[in-house]
Amino acid sequence: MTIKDVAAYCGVSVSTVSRALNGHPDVSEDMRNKVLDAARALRYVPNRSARDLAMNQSDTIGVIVRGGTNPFYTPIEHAMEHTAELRGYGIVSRQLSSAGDEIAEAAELARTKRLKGVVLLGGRFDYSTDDAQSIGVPFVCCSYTNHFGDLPKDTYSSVSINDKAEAYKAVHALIDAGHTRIACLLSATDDQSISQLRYDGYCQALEDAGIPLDLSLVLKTNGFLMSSAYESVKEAIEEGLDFTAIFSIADTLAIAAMKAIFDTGATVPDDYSVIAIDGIEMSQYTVPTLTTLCQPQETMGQEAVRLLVDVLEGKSQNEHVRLKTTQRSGGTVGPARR
Amino acid sequence: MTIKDVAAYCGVSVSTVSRALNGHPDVSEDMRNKVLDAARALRYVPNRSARDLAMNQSDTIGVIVRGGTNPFYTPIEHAMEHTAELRGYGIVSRQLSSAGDEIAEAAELARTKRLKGVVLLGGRFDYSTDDAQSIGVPFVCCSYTNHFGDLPKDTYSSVSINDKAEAYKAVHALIDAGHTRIACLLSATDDQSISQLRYDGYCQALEDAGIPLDLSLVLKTNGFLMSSAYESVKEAIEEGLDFTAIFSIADTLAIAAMKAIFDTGATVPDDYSVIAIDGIEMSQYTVPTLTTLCQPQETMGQEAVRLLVDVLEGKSQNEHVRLKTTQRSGGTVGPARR
DNA sequence: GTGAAAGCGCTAACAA
DNA sequence: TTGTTAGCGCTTTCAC
Repeated sequence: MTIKDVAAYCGVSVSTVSRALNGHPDVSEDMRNKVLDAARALRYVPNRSARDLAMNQSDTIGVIVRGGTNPFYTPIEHAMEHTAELRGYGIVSRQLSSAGDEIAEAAELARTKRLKGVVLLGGRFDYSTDDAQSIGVPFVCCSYTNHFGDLPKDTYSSVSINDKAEAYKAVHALIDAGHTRIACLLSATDDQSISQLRYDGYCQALEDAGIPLDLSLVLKTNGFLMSSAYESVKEAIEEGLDFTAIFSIADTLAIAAMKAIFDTGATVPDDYSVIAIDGIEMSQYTVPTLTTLCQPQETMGQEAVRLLVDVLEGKSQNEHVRLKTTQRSGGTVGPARR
Repeated sequence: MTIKDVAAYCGVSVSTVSRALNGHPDVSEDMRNKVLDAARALRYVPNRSARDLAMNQSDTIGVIVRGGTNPFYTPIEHAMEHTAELRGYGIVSRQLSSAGDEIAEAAELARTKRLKGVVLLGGRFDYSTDDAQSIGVPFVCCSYTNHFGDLPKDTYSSVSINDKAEAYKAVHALIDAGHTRIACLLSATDDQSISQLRYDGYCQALEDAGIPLDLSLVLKTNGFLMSSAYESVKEAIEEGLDFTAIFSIADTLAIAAMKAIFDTGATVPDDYSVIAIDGIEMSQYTVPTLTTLCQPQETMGQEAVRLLVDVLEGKSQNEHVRLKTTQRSGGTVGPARR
């Protein structure tokens, strides 16, 4: 069942069928309907490979997810898939561990699959101009933007929250509740990822409040592993680390932290307050409900592909969209007791 | 940068290059190395579209996920992606709501993307021979198998647990702890999905223990929504429904149920015991840790694509793999107090 | 408004 | 062992 069959069936040439099917203006209405009907009747489905080959393109955009196990990304990915579909694009995604090299992966994928564009989900912040060039197609950074690299703003798009500012807000909520011994749960302070940025916000909030930074309160986890966050927090408590609140850079880590707290016999928020950033569905169901700054996940996914597709279709230039979080008032933040 | 360029660069014909690149035996060692070096030097990347068109295939397998928001599927999808990559196949996935028609979607996807095979993740159980035919390519059912349809066993593969038996086991654990008023939290009792199967196991366990089935204890949720499970359980408790334990057909619903229990002022497991099936990472971090029967998620994903690829490559016939769960002894099951 | 024909990059007979 | 050549199914000039 090829375009030839449809042509033969209608008694016309393949070029006419092609034109009719692709909505070209130079076909008579009669002919167009005839062809459309025939295609439907014959259950004709165009061959993408042939089409792509002839047009030397692919209408496929790639999504590189760094740290793919994080449930935070799932709704974003769904939104991307959906939006791409609406816009007539296909998606091929690739999951990387949080140690992977998303640039290399993107470049490789873009080349082998002849992608028109790429969205990088949850990457680092230190891309160089060379990195951007190596990808070879337009790209958008989703859930982060270039902070430490030398990338000119007009060479890529991005959609993200203001990580540092939001972290600042979260930590400030703790300070407002009277906490001064505030631990920070993160993956690293210098990995050029959101972890570093949110850590910066944490430091800034402390500084502005006149609270000296105590590095012993910076709890590092191995990657973004919940198990590691659990161990880290449990150990801190058992060793008698003096703190009354935790700012976690991610909901997942916060959930693990809460578990660790309860397992040591302490409670939330009486003994320890907890606040985080992300707003995944699961964290609504912790006991008490996690207080967190919710990122608009669906919007993020939608915007990311909208931005990309608009650039691809020449409808607009590269843009940088900053989204706001909304605070979920859970029950994990209470007054400082000690 | 096409195969022609490589050929010209080496001073040979394109067919020689093609053969060398694709590992055909009828090329001299010297020539092969020469071509390989050239390809690397020129950073040549084959054009998939052209290749697929010429070979009339695609080396792509599709994954249709029904109820894609369920975190239970995430590790399975990752495992599939990884295994497919190792075997030299690409993956294109599509998420469906739990109300979607996975057969229609699979058929459509298989045709438009010229897929070699499809894996259906989390579907129904009532496929007819016509359904199977409409997909048009080999397929494997992952996380379920055909129970109610008329599909001959040798027309498809599957990898799943024995849903009814595992549900039986879970409910039995509750009965062993002395519970007789056991609620069942599910999405539907007759939707031809795992929900129905696990419900059957629930009924069987009660029957074998001489406990009469009480339909008021069957708590239905809207789809697989956690919010719905939460409401359902909360309402049940507030209305004074008499039960001491819950068997949930999924971890996600169980987590929501626990939240509902705590929100009414009751506790787990003192007032209500909870047991589920799935074993997602998150349910390790509830307080107390959810007692559940863990499905081997990675293995499931691996096996699903292994089965499919083996069939595609003629290495084996369709197979039906039954996996076992391992019980995670959490802290949500206690003795019946009332 | 429609058709003929070239060609996208690659594979696979068939020759040599 | 290597080269020649004919497509794969589609889009797109260029004539008509």
